[in-house]
Amino acid sequence: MPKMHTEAPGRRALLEAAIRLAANGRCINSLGLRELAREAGLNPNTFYRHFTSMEEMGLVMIEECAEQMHGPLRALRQSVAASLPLQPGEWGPQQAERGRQVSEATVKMYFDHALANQQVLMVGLRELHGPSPRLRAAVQTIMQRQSRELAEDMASLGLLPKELPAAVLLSLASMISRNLFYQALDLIGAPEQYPQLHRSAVDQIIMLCTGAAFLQATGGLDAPAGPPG
Amino acid sequence: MPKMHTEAPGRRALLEAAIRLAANGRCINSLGLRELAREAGLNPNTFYRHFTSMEEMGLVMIEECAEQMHGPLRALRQSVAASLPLQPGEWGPQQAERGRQVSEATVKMYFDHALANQQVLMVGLRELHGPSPRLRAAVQTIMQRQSRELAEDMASLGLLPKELPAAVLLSLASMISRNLFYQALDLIGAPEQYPQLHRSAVDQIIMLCTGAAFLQATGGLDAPAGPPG
DNA sequence: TTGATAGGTATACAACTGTATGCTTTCCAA
DNA sequence: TTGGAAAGCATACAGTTGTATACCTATCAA
Repeated sequence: MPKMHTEAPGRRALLEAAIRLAANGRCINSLGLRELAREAGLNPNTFYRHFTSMEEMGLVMIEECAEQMHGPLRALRQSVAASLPLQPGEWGPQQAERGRQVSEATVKMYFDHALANQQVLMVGLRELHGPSPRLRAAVQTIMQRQSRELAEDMASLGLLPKELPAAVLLSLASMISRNLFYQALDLIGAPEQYPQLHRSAVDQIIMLCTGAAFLQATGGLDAPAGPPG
Repeated sequence: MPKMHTEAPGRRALLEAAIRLAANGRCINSLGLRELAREAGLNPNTFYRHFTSMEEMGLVMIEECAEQMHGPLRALRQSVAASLPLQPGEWGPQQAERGRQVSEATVKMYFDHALANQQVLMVGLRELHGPSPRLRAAVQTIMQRQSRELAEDMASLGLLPKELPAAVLLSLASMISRNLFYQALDLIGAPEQYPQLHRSAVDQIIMLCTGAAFLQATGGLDAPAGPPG
């Protein structure tokens, strides 16, 4: 039974050591118990006092990482929305222009946040495609939540015609969210390409939204699509 | 010096054992020498007769996997093109309808090929985000080549207005290629969702292309974007 | 025919791994 | 005040790992 009054320092040390190691290209399951303890400056057996397996520790770690990314990102998005208030009226060219501004601000925010939290992103990536089904599922759940919230924000920000079906909106948000993630990883790998990557990501969003709006208006979307993942 | 007359059976056995292990969620560097030899039914030291390190073997493996994916995919795309011949004239609604058909056939082809070559895909994914910079670079190079060829095919198939700048075309192809890859991986993880994933991928392509064409026509693309990665 | 070389094996060893047991210290509740 | 749990450490052990050395056997060129 954990005491829950104060957190054990060893536990923190282990989690931080794990992030440090995992960010350098290792996936969590491949970490050695002793290696981890060494990095944390602890006795190997101390690990067992707090976790029963690497996978369990991975779940805790992913949960913490998600918490660390989630709050700030959504708050920043709200502030972007506040600085570019919604104009009433039909969806049209001026809304599209505002959409571009929102996209640029959002992508910049996302990229900057990614650069400031590289380790967390890398851990997520590794486990998203890693060997452990449980950890994969955990990361997938987090990314789905982020897609859903992006969809909500896109709707409340009026970035798309209101007639667009909810399913198509979620599908769009999923694609955008996923691509933002991977392009942020490209950015971490080559920070000097920030301008190109930023423009590329914005263009991608613009094209997707424009295409969706156009097809919606012309009836080119024959049926709502499900989210990709 | 390799003799080059016939390939050593041990070498093949090792490469195939490596694929078998790597496809089950392991990345190549995490493979143990002895583990690999055991899987291949060989003496551990035999490994050294053919490779000097795991990374070197990984490079060979990736090269072979690329060869295995590359040829068939492009050939299939050509056959799709042949079955839906290009109509002369301006880009317009009927070209867009043909675009949808080409997209549907291409995505189906890609997905089917992915399902038939799951192990190869998984290995590529693993190493694309794996710990070894050399292996990552190798996979990235392969994916860039595929993006380039997709761009060429999209151009020669007349799927987009001819006025679209080459850089935007390549950027589009990169996004499509990357997303096809990841959605194919979703498919491998959940084959029963084939229909939804197929439709989602097609819609994505359609939206991107429609958006690009619309923005091109209305001058909404302020400058050509570079490829994402 | 001979001898070098490629492909594969057996044995050995030091280093490391995960885990088990038992010890100490700290802290809080009874 | 005292007892027990939480947190940490030291030691120990069997199993595994990568690598070194040496040995065997085909194959093919000279």
